[in-house]
Amino acid sequence: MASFMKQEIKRTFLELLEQRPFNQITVKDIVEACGVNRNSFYYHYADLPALVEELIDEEIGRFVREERSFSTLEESMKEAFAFFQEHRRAAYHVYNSVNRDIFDRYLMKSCESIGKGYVNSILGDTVASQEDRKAIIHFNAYVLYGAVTRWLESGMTYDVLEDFRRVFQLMVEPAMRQQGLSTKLEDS
Amino acid sequence: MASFMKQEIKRTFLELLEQRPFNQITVKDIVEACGVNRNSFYYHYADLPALVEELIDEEIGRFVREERSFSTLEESMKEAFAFFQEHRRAAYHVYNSVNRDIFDRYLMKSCESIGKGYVNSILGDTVASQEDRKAIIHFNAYVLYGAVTRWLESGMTYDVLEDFRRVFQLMVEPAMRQQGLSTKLEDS
DNA sequence: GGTCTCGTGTCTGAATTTCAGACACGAGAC
DNA sequence: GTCTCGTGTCTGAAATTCAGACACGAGACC
Repeated sequence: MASFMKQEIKRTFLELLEQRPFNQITVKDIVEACGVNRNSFYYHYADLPALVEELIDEEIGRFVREERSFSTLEESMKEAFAFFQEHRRAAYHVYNSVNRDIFDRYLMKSCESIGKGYVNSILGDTVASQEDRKAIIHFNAYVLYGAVTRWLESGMTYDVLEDFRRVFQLMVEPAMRQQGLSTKLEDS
Repeated sequence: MASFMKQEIKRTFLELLEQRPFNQITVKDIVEACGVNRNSFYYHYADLPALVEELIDEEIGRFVREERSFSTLEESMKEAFAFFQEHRRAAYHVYNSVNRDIFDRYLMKSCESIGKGYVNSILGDTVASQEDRKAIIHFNAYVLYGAVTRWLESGMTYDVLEDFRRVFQLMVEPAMRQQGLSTKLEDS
């Protein structure tokens, strides 16, 4: 199926999101801009948050589904931020007006997904304990989470990849080395 | 209404047209690339030519509907060729494989539409006879038609506007002056 | 010639989607 | 307080999309 109307509704929503913040966009706005019956919106979505949730899920899903080798963290991050870079202003409006709890949860989920893939690929069989693996994954995820949050709060004014690499080299790499682990960042 | 599926079918068709010539594209190809039931295609279109016809009509319609002053012929032409420029390879494949009769008829229609608007705007009230107006419009339309056809046959390798301007200055302008008419081409 | 494959155009009937129109509810403006 | 406006829900009709089948013609191949 993959209803074309759903596609169009989402596209329209993102378009409106380029123009004004999330909390100034109503379901009515969307369906009118889209030329669609209001009931049709509710046929596909329970409410507006449900639409947002689907959009975020799709982006995360798109990233997670990609069974990459995560050869470099930088590459994965580039991939992960495709959505933000594609919808720069939209992301800004979302971040500054959407329910922060929901957003944070998804951001953290995303960071864990990135961290997990990356860490697993560099750890290989070096660490036996699952607890240690989890700890290292979470450590990486939170560092990433912090970098992204700082970037979003700044209004996405600087190159987040550049910034993250700096943090990584200053903090993460030494910590990993301390554990006898070599990162693959220098490969990139 | 403006069925989103129709939109998607047309988009898919143009996409395929970028890849291979018209006569190598079947209805089956389109619906499969589009992920749509074959019957749904026939619900919207009688057959493949009907889809092409609609596409061409839309482009011409889009141009004709624009109630411009046609201040310069060049500007109108730029507008008129937006479709060709947008779908360069597609246009090439269409021109080189579609039923030439149909294509020519539409091309001529398009040229007349351009010529009519332009000529009317430069003629003003200077020529009383409707016959004369028609003759001048047709003259312009055919010159335009010729230029475009030559351009298409060359594989759209050169700048058609540049070429047309040359023809215009060499042939059309003198002819118009002979009739005591001044063109507005020099304004541009 | 014959047969086989494949895309076409058409049909039927079911399932799904989109629609118009109405309703009660709550929030915010005034 | 009323009034407006968007919401979320419901109903039933209309439109769209679907699966599945059919006969037909063109082209490949033997």
